[in-house]
Amino acid sequence: MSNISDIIEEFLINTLGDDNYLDISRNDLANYFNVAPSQINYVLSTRFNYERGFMTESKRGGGGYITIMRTDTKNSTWLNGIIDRLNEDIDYRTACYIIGSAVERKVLTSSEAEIIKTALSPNALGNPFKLENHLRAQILQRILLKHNAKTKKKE
Amino acid sequence: MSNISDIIEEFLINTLGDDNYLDISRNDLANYFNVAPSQINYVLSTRFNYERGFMTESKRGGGGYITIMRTDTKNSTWLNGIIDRLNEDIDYRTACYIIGSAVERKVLTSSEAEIIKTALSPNALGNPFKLENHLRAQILQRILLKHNAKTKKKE
DNA sequence: TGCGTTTGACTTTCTTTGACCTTTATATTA
DNA sequence: TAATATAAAGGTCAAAGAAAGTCAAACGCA
Repeated sequence: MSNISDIIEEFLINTLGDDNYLDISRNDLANYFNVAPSQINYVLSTRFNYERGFMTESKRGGGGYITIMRTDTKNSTWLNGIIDRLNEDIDYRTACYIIGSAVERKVLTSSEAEIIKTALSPNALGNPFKLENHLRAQILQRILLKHNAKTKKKE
Repeated sequence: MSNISDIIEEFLINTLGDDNYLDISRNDLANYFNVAPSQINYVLSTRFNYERGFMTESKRGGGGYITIMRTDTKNSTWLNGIIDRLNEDIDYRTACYIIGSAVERKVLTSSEAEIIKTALSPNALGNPFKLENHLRAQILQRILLKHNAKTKKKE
């Protein structure tokens, strides 16, 4: 558990707080967490990307910096962007990021999000060359199982 | 008596205690019991499957883990029956019928049901011979589109 | 001998690191 | 002062590392 990327992500989210943007120094941050500077870029591109509702800008050279910004906070705009983006394929991790952001934006409830993540999980989709009916059964089975597990957890 | 799989099962059950889920590291566990890592998968698939009231999830890569969850469908004969039935393929109409019953029985809210129906619709699943990522994108796009349409109507 | 168990080789996914590149600011020099 | 060099950022990309997954062969006991 606890890979450093998740920790850095959490740190940045906390530092952001309710603000809409944040300036950081890549080197300082890398130094603070004792990682390669390019690890910061990894965190930014996987966690602070468009799908998750962020954008970044930067400047090189002396006194350089990176700015992390929340994108256009209007939900409908964001959603439309995401929907467009989905004309291309998407992996599970990114899908989860999108769904997570949708919950933060209150576009989805967390129980709806759980259902969707389940529907999209590698476990549910499995072998991509199965027939439609089979695939559907697999998905529904997975969803029902997980939903049950979830309600049990809440009790 | 006392093959290593049974011992690992017992260990996990004990560690679980009264909790409904448990995170473990496959490698650590395999190491602790001096077995091949894949033995853990064997234990999970034979002992912590849905017939026994469990399901699992996992993440690979640095900081990866396996989550074992209780599903405990035992107290719902109805749900259990459905889940068993889903070992066979199922067409869209039947799926909708099942989901409808689940709503009646208050296993699902109607908004959850809508999402699931969307995920399972012929439109979302489409051509069954596409690659997993493509299929997933299709499903999520459909879900988001529909969710969007619904909220728009409500506003 | 057959079925459940155990092992290991190979695969996939996600993270971390490092070597090399580009841009910008500042200091130096003709 | 204009041109040039140097240092100080940040960017990119591919390889290595760190998990977990799959599958089939070998094993072993009732």
